[in-house]
Amino acid sequence: MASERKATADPARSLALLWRTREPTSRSAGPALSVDRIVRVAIDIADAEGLDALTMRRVGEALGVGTMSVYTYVPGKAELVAVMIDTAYGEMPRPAVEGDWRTRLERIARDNLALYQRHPWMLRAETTRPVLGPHLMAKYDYELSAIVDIGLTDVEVDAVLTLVLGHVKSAARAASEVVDLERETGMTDGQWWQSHAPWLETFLKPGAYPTASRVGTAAGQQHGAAYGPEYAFEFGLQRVLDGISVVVAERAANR
Amino acid sequence: MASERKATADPARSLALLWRTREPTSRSAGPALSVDRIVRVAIDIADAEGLDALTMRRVGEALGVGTMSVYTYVPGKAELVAVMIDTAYGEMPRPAVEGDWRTRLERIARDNLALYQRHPWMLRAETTRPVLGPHLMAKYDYELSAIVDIGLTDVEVDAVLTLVLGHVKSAARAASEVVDLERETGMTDGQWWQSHAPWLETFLKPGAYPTASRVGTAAGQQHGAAYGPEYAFEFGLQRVLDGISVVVAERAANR
DNA sequence: GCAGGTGCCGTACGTCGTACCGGCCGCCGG
DNA sequence: CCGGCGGCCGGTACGACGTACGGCACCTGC
Repeated sequence: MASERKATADPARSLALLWRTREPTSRSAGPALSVDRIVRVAIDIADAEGLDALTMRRVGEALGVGTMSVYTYVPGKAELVAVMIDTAYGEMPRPAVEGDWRTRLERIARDNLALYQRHPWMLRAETTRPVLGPHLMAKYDYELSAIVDIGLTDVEVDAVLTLVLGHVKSAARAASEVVDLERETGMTDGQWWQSHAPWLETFLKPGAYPTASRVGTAAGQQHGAAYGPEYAFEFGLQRVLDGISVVVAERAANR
Repeated sequence: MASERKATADPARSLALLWRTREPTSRSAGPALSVDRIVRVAIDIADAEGLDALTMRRVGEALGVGTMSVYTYVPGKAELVAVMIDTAYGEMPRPAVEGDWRTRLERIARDNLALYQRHPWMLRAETTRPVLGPHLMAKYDYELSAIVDIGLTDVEVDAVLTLVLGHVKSAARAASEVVDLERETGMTDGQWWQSHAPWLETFLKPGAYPTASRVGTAAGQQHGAAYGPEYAFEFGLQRVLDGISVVVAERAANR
């Protein structure tokens, strides 16, 4: 496989897939498969067992179908993942916006965090170029709408959203790492640390890195391991929102 | 390969590798290989051609050595990448801190951005648990030291650093995507967009997603494609620093 | 001079994505 | 009513990948 991406030759093919341009076959008892069925199954696998468990053979198997049959509907794995991502965006809530901008933006951040918690594989899959599917468009539009009127330029509004979503993704990634480390090693975060700590001390010259040691253990103590990422998310989110407030207030004053 | 990570059984082995616990062989003309030579070559490959091009066969070849010889020094690919990461941290500058905390923190952010620009593969490799090597420790200690005295608790100081580094990584990732999209498709970001845009318009109902369209094109126009990520980095960094200022000022006032 | 160990590596296995091609079956034009 | 055709399905096979295993060559310490 090497990369998740290849020449990807044909934008038309990929986009058509994302936007489901395909007349349903006129066949009486339609085909056994469909892009939607494939995507649904693939998302289930990735949710339950991670991106690494998502192989084309596995998808075929889960559908009770030969591996290669999947390729009738999907040009390749990269494209499948792209559709999975867009589909996941599609299931996000988009309630009518309410409250002040900060409340709205905070809400958006939490919704995105929840998305990543439900579908942790997105954190590993999204490394590549955004997907440009219909649901991403809808999401982007929805989220922008919540903050277009805060008195910043369009470009700044875009940057604000990028900043917040970037923070969410970072925090989600950190949290996700803890989770799948636990799954893969069978140890909790705390146990993992305890098994590594003695070895570390062997190598560390005593008294080296005093600041790191003090702060590190302080951080470790405070939030009992699993709570760490959550704290980082909350703290960071408030800082980011504070920072945005500063510009927003500046602009309001200069008007 | 499936995952970059496996059971990883033995923490001792991995840590010993990171910290280079190994007496140099007494052999007259020392062995042809060494962990350092391997790591250096591997970093060169990853820098030049990306993580996907980094295969064990390729590393052996670049060293003029059989594939399996590499395994004499390194337990597996995951561990090799871990050492590569720690090594990269080791080459970061750590000048004496100067200026106020904001200046120092900004400096740290820019140094980290530069690191990721020099070694974009780190953005894809670091998905996994932090590496706990000596250079990461030194880096963590150095960066913390620059901000321990800003009047926040240890836990908050840690969260501040996490926030800033998280932003840097997000921005670097966005920038890196643009770069390697260009390498892989041979098109600039602008060209790519132009080749996809007409197809997109085919699918989009005219008038749908007005906000997204307006803001999206505004953002696209303003910064000529390649400049987009850079703007996002700068804007976000200032917002983050502003946000941190707010708490710092609060604490200073309450003292 | 010899035994043991260290560094090296050829071969082979299991996994992956997927190209290719051949068989199947329901529909439609004659 | 029937013959062919087009969409669907999937078996086989290829070329990557990481790496387990076992053997070979040479140096070193006795």
